[in-house]
Amino acid sequence: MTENRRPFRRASEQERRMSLIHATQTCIVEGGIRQATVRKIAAEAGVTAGLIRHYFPAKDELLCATYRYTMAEMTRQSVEALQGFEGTAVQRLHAFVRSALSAPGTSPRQHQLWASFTSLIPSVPALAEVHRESYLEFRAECSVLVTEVLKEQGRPCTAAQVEPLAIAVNAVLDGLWLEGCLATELFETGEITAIGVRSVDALLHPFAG
Amino acid sequence: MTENRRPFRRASEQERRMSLIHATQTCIVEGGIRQATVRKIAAEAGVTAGLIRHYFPAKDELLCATYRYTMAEMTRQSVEALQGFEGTAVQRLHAFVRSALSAPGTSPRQHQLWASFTSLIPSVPALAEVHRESYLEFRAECSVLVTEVLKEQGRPCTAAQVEPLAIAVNAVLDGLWLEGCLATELFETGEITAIGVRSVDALLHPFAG
DNA sequence: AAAGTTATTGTACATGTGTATAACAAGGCT
DNA sequence: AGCCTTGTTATACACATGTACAATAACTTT
Repeated sequence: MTENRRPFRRASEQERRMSLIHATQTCIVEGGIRQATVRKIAAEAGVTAGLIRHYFPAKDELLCATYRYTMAEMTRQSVEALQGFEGTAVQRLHAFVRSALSAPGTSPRQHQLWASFTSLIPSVPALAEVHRESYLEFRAECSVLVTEVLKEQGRPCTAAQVEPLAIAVNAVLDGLWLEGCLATELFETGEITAIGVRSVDALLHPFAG
Repeated sequence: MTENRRPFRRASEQERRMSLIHATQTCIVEGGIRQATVRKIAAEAGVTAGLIRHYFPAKDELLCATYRYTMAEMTRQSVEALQGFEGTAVQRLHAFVRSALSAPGTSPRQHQLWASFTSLIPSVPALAEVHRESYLEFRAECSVLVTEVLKEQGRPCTAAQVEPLAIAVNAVLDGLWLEGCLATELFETGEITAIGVRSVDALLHPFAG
């Protein structure tokens, strides 16, 4: 009886880990967290299930790594829009808002990933820390931009002034992000970003202080 | 060998179904969707696993019923605050905002339930319909309140005027709800609701039209 | 080219899960 | 009091899942 083993290619650690992370994302998006089993993830990545344990001591660590990667990608998208962007503080804020509310960060796919990881937090404590880091990182970015705008308007920039506004801006973006993800078909192209820009303008209008 | 069967009480259908729904909520909140197994749900409800199938043909139908119940409770909380509330349109909107952003609707518990069900949508299509109904119901309520405010301000109330504002109001509430749920410890009591009230005021200020 | 390293496969195992079903008893009916 | 209905228990089953590990082959080193 001839052994008929499946041929394979030895890949670098980074390449394999990224491949498994992407496969995990795909499985979660396509079938929900329920269908994201080690076997399906491995199949999606084009390897066998046993290999996962070679790179991740347990499945939960793969999930954690995928969560971290997913969040990092989202914040990166928003922040990158500011790199090398010249203009007034308000213009920079607008660019940030548009980027945060544009595809691919705002999509059913992204929301499915986000909700799935959130639903695991109670049973995988390590995910809670990843969440907290990501959240604070994004809000800090909002604070910076709000501060710039207040300065430009000649208004005081104490923490007491900035933080509530940063929280509100963050909230508008979270909420519009949510709506954009969940009800893509309900909005015309650009409608969400337009509402976002107008909303943060309203929130930061001197009247609203 | 003596049979030693556990004693039990025959309950009404409604009582049992509600008991199972509440048990499902508890299991999801305490252990995440992963731990919400038929056996743990049954134990939480004080019955044996087999009974679930007597009331729900399959586990997914119990999950669906629990999702519907959870969403209905949340919108009910916000709408009830308006029942018998007399005042200006702006005051009514404020009451709505405060209610929507107050406990128990805004809590880690509620968010955990919400995220968990969302994460199941790709593998349980029936949940998608429940989601859509709940979302549109809440946004319709926002539209009504926004229309009242615009009327009070003597502004036009066409759908083109109302809907973007309703979407934005909804978004602010969603976002603040999210933040309130996720980062309860970061905010002092009433801070979220205060930001919510100020934000919708800013959104509906004549300037923002 | 031969040897060594280890990434990868394939299989096995213990456990958990949803589901099915027969036996039983609690409460209602006559 | 005795019978009937059916809500409830208890057990079994087929299957999926995460994990463990020995065998193997792809690539590196010498």
